[in-house]
Amino acid sequence: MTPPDRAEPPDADVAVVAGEDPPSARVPLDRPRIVAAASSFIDEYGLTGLTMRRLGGTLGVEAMSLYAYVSGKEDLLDAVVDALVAEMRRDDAVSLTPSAGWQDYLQRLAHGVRRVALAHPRAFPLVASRPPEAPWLRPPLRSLEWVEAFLDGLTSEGFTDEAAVSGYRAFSSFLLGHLLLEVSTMGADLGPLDVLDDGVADPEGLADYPTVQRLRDRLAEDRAGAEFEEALEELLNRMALIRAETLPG
Amino acid sequence: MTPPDRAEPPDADVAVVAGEDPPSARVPLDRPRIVAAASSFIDEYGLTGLTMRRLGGTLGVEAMSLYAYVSGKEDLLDAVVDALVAEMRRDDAVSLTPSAGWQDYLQRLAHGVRRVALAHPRAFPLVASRPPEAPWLRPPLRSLEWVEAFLDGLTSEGFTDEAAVSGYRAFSSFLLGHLLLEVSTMGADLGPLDVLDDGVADPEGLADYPTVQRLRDRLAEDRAGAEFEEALEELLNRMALIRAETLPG
DNA sequence: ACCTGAACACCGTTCAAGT
DNA sequence: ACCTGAACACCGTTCAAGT
Repeated sequence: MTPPDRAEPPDADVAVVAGEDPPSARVPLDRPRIVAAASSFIDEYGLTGLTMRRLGGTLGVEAMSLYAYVSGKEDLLDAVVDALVAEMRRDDAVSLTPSAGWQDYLQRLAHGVRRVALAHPRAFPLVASRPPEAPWLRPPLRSLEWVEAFLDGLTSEGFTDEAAVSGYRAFSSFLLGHLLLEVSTMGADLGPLDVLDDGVADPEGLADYPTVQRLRDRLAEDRAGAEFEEALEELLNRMALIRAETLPG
Repeated sequence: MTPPDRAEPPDADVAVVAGEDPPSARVPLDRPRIVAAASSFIDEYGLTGLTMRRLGGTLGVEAMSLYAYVSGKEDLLDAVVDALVAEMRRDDAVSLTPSAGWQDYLQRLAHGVRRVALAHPRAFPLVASRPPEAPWLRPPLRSLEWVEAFLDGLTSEGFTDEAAVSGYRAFSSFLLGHLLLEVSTMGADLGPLDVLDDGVADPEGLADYPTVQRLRDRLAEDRAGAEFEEALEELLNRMALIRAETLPG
């Protein structure tokens, strides 16, 4: 009774051969390769399936070998998060500094984060849930690079310090709320175990909930893209107001 | 080198005696008691510490006994989430139906959810991360009761079906974003393991990030309450506009 | 009727030993 | 220099057996 649309993680001792490796040359492990493998593993089988032993198998190596490059599973997951956050820097549409005004800057940034989230729906919750290293690093833009870029970008565009900081907070919770919800509707899991009766089934249980029943179809509609757009627009408008009200000197 | 402010979970075989139980009368287990124990366990030691064996210990019972009342750890965690969601119904300030207008209704509801989140910072992420049972059940108001109440409440207050549904979505992502962020700054963990160097330390690493350094104090300020209030106000204003624009009849 | 012992197939992690 | 075998202390879960 395996859920039909849910791939099973490979056994630990079966090396999942990456398309291009020369069968004899034994490339030594390194940290980036391990982190990348972990990331793909999560994308494919979910966080719950990730095991040091299985990850080793994926790389043609015993689990114990990983500990030479990663201090533990903790460290590995943190590295996966960092890799996700860094992935946005390789997005051509996203830049560290505003080039066509702050609204354009935040638009691109928001969409960049959304693209990463949608590309890794099963890993994205990690970005949200791992405790941040400092109180000024809020998910999902939880790297010093991004916070610096964000604050510097906004202040250089006429925001007061205070407005920039409150903008960072509002932007963070906007992204977190929308993307976590979107990704969780995609069936992402973060829970310790992994169960999902994909049947959407309408088990007559709705009889007691007439309004839900009546609005069922509307509720099930996928409006994620449009909602994201609208809420982002809203947020930018609000920030524009604050900026105008507090324009320095 | 145990983190100083982090209590260690009790050993599995040590019964943590609840203050009031008669030492001889052996009360039989039941599901609600197990769920409540799991909930307190998470509050006290974090999700990571929760183990069937340790939870058994907490109840003076072997782990295996739990399986008579709970089909597995999955089921147990789902029950904990349901209990959290249900906890709001016992909040006197929160009601299922609007009694003083929809704005008052949503204000009370929002603050009720926030109170639950702040009362259980280490459990709240569970509410966000467990896959919802149906696409129309979005965290954190992920019960049929609440969705029905919400939609019914709004439509009875002059919202069109469409406006009520989009209100439900906006309200959900507002709550999720704000509360998850607030709770995660409190040091909640959801990750598979539990590490937190509580030292906020400023390891000179900030040298490369002058703006972050300059705004450090401002960034570290706790503005969660005020931000929540402001963003909620904003959301209600937006909803009021939509409602006015689409007033039926 | 309710709980447990013993067992199974897993975990993460350490460390001395192999090549 | 890089990887592994064997081991340790844990997991979740099953089921026949105890009281």
